[in-house]
Amino acid sequence: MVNYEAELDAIFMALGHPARRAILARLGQGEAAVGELAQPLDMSLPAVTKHLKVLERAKLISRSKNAQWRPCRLEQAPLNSASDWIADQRKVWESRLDRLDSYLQTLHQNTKRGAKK
Amino acid sequence: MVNYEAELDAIFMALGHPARRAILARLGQGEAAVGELAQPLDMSLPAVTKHLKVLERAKLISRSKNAQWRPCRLEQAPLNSASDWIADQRKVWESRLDRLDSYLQTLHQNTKRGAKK
DNA sequence: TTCGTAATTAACCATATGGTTAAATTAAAC
DNA sequence: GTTTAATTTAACCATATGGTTAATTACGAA
Repeated sequence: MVNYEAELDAIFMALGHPARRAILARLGQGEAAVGELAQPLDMSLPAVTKHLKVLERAKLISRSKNAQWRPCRLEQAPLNSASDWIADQRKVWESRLDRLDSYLQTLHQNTKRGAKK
Repeated sequence: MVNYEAELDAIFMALGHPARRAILARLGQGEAAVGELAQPLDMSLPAVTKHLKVLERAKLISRSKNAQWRPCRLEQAPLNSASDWIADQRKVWESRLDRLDSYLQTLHQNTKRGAKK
């Protein structure tokens, strides 16, 4: 197992702002330039540029050049890391609940047994 | 569909710090008090208290009382919201990739057809 | 070469994060 | 009732976020 801590920090932090999730959702439909991403966002272009930098740092997007446009596109790997972390977390949590459940069932059996005696 | 934007902000933001993910991982094994959570964390107790507040705000944990201890326990719902968001995002992204793929295949077919002519 | 468009950088500001130490709280235990 | 242990609150600090407007860069078109 590798230590993805710092990557996960950047990824989850990047996902923690509605504008950035909106940008990712838009990019799910395909590449877009900054102006297009900015349009539904009720903030200035420089603000959008900053959000894009955060997404880029988390490697959630990558960028290219086309004349005076700098189109953005989605990168899927970091989202996979994020959901992997959550899935791992849930795995531990659920196996613990299973153990707790079987423990409670055992308890219950013993209670019934005890009651019969 | 409901607007969970603010909840997602708090959840993803909370997941964006290694100490908080470590706390959640520990709580996956079962309840723990603050001192126990703090032990592996190389920071002061007040710092841990602050992280716990962030996790509580995101409803990722809940707390109770037991004498002078305030045990924490994991709550699973917010992690579900988080992975649901990622899953939805991936769904859109992948269906787009599928459409792109079939488009490219069509292109390829037409190219072969064109070559035959 | 000048003009217009897309985007970024610079400079600034307010608030939030993430940490510290010292003091206060809370509740058991003696 | 004093002491001790667990935790929180208060006060402080440095840096990061998230936004603004104004200036600058990069590029195509006229």
